[in-house]
Amino acid sequence: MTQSLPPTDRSLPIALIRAREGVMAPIREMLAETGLTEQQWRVLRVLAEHGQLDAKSLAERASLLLPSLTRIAATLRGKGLITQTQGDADRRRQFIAITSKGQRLIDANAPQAARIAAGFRAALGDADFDTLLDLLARLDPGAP
Amino acid sequence: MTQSLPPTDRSLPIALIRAREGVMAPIREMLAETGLTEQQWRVLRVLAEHGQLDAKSLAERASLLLPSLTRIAATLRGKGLITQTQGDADRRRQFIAITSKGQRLIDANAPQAARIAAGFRAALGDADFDTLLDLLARLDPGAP
DNA sequence: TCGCAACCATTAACATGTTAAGGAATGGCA
DNA sequence: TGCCATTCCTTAACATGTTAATGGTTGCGA
Repeated sequence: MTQSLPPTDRSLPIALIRAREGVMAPIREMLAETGLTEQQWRVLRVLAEHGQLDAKSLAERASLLLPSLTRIAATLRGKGLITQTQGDADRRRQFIAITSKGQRLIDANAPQAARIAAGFRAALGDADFDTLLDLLARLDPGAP
Repeated sequence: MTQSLPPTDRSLPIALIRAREGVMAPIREMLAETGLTEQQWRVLRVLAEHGQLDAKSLAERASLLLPSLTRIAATLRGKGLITQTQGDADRRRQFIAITSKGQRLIDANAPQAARIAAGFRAALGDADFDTLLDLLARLDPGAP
């Protein structure tokens, strides 16, 4: 089977980068007014959705590596948006929870975030949007 | 129209991140042996494909921001894989070209890179793979 | 219980992403 | 010609991505 390198234009990694760029642009625009980065917002959203989590679980659900989460948590703690407490039974664990201030920030921006998300779904159409999520999931090694 | 925030599991940005993670894993594994990062490899590939380019065009084709490219070019120059010359007619421009050493590095790794790319196409199937590239392109603001 | 492997989180070091500011060069226009 | 907005690239500053090493803790088997 002959195998030649595909042209960079049809490369899957580059297509993923560019799609992400397009998707993130309006989201970053929204977040700029809150002073949060995209990753900080993701951490808060996961905490709002799941309640208190240990660092490892939180990192997995937010698709972050632990070293990144360590730094992000320090920042969010400084902003008073999360709390962090050492585990009682297992003192290796760090439990992280959203504060009421953090929750208010989520609540205040959820409507616009939802509008943006709905906008992408509408742009592709329901069927194509779901197809896209399915295909992307098949590339995710953590989801098989 | 009511709009609630989708659960993080069904979020398009997170799906894109995770897919990218899955796609990049084998590529990074290959690149680790060459001492190149994924972005450095992308720059070399674009140069091999298009020949000498000015910095702006190169950044666009490699999906990099100019500040990133400036740093990457400095690194690649240090490794002797590219050359950089100031424009003659327009001295604002910096023209970047791949060296023979850089070309040899591309040639040496192209077969394995092609195998990896073919592997993803085979994993999804030709039809779904092309569908995916089309859907991703529709999210890219720079393409239509 | 002693010793050690495994685990959780952090720190470190380097590279890139992102935004803003700076510096050099060009082109157009009064 | 002289001014000035624009363009191209670089630098700066901060945040994250990535890999490796470190520091505490825990669990378990000899």
